[in-house]
Amino acid sequence: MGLPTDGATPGVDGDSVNAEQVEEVLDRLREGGGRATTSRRVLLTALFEEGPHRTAEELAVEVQLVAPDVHLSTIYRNLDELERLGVVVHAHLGHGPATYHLASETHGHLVCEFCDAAVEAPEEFFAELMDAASKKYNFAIDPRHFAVLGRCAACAQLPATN
Amino acid sequence: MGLPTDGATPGVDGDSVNAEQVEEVLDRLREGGGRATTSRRVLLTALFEEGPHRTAEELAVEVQLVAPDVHLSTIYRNLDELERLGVVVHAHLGHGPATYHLASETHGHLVCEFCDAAVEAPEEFFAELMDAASKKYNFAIDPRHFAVLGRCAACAQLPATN
DNA sequence: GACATAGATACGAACTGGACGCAAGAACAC
DNA sequence: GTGTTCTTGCGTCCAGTTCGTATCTATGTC
Repeated sequence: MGLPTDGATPGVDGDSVNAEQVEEVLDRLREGGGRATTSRRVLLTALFEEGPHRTAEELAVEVQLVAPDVHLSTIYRNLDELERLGVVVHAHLGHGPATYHLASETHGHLVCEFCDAAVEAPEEFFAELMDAASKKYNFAIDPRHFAVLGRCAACAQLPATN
Repeated sequence: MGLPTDGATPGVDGDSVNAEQVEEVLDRLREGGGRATTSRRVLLTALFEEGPHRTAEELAVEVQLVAPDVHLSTIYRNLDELERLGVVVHAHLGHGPATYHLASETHGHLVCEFCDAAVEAPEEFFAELMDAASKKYNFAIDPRHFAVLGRCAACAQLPATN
């Protein structure tokens, strides 16, 4: 989904902006001695598209719509590489696989333990906690890497589980 | 560690208190149609001892010092059962396996992404965030289940990784 | 364009943490 | 002691991720 499957008109509207960003990252890779491969280009294109955070497996599916031979382990290795480059970050939204998104989208997550619904919260939302942790424990909180778990409004209505 | 290996004098000082608590939980199990088995008694004894949060594997090692035949999958099943009973809870302190501790110890965790050092923070520490999440997102945060990640004082000195 | 070469890839196997099915064993009520 | 039912040990399986390796390919140089 989200990838052009039919009627693809390359270079039209928003796509060209993404393409530019993709090439920019590929240039950065080259500067570091890396190479601009098809799998990396397609993966980056998928990442620069709008959409929810996706797992490595979901990204693999999107990539394979365009380049069917790209292996899941290649996705993992490329995500690693892009993370080392500071282009993407991964986040753990509760149990289950990690999700990946662009590093430019800095926010934390509130995830319901019962229905897995995820709410994005801006970093400012965590400012007070970050401040308190810094003062009290000399600890610098990064609210982006792991989600804060709890109960969403809908699941709060449900009876307690214990 | 922590389990009496030599010079064990059952019923002395703190141990007897733990033993009482262990039997109390076993009674609760029986009331629910469950059974008081050796593996459960030994596991509970380990859990009621002081010490850091332990993974299922670490608990298995402790249990096997006393009852060598207890299988890891039995540990998992018993921890599940005890969690259903509300006696223990598990928490995820970053990457890696879950850790288990008594449900009576209610606190959150600040865990360093770099050295895995864990700081326990009382639930009150998260009160403001919980309040804000409730008001802004109608979301009830449970700060105990997943740790809040970041950098401890020592690792804050280190150069950035990106 | 051909070539060399280091970096990247596909594939599969391995690994970790955990869940599950099942036959044998054990706790408990009678 | 007996029967019933719960629990266990063991093996197997699973998901998510990482690793080893032979092969391929992007890129700089000629």
